[in-house]
Amino acid sequence: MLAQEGTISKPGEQKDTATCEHISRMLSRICDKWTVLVIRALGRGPRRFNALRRDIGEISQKMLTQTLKELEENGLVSRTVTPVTPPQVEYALTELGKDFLRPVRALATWVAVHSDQITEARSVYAEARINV
Amino acid sequence: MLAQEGTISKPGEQKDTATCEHISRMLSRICDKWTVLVIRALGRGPRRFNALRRDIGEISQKMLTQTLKELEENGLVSRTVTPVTPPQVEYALTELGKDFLRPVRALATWVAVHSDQITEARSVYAEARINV
DNA sequence: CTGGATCCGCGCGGATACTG
DNA sequence: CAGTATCCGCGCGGATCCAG
Repeated sequence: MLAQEGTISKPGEQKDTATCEHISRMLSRICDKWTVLVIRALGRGPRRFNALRRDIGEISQKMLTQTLKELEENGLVSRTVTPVTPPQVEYALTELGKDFLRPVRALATWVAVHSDQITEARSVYAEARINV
Repeated sequence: MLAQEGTISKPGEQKDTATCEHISRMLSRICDKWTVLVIRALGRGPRRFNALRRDIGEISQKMLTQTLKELEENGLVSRTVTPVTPPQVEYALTELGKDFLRPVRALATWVAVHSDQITEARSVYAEARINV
């Protein structure tokens, strides 16, 4: 897929294109709504399943399970099971996950800082649509 | 929605919860696959529609149109129409968009740097699943 | 060239019920 | 408590056709 056999001008650029596609795939794998929210929630410390569920609030049990499994698969989250009754499962960020927390937080804080500008832009856009 | 009327312990925390939800909504609005890819593509300079389409490569016309419209609505992208035949429409990052480029790039570069670790974690995870 | 409109399949994501 | 399994609606997203 994504042949794009043309435009092989320089080896440097060609490599860039390849890595670009790789990055794109990784980005689309990681950058979805739930992933970011879960990473952020786990950034405040290790949590058990339902505690995590409450922290995020709007997430369903299914999506949380699924997202956690993906994150564990990608090596960003560790899953520790304590075999007692009732069973305890604690999720925590791995070293890789903690490292990933930085760009995620950067994104979150950016949104926090500029949310007003965005909402204003939205109202401006909505108002402009009337004058058409 | 998202009532959650309990747990109003301290006004500070209560405000944090409110802003947290606000941020979450913003994040889920901005952080999807296409948005990030388009922002990144526009980060390399203003582009016209099909040029942008080629740059991203894997995006369909529908999704590009849709994503661009959302980004314009959020004030991150400007749309300049030059009324000629054939019509030219140039998309560019606004100042807000350029600013947003920073955390997005941070995310992208992080993925680029750690993609190997992620792929390795995936293979480790896959291998561990066999030993069950 | 820059889209809008439409059809449609598939997967996201919620709800519910059940297991250990 | 921590999930798995199932059903199901709705929206994402591709494909195609058409307009300005």
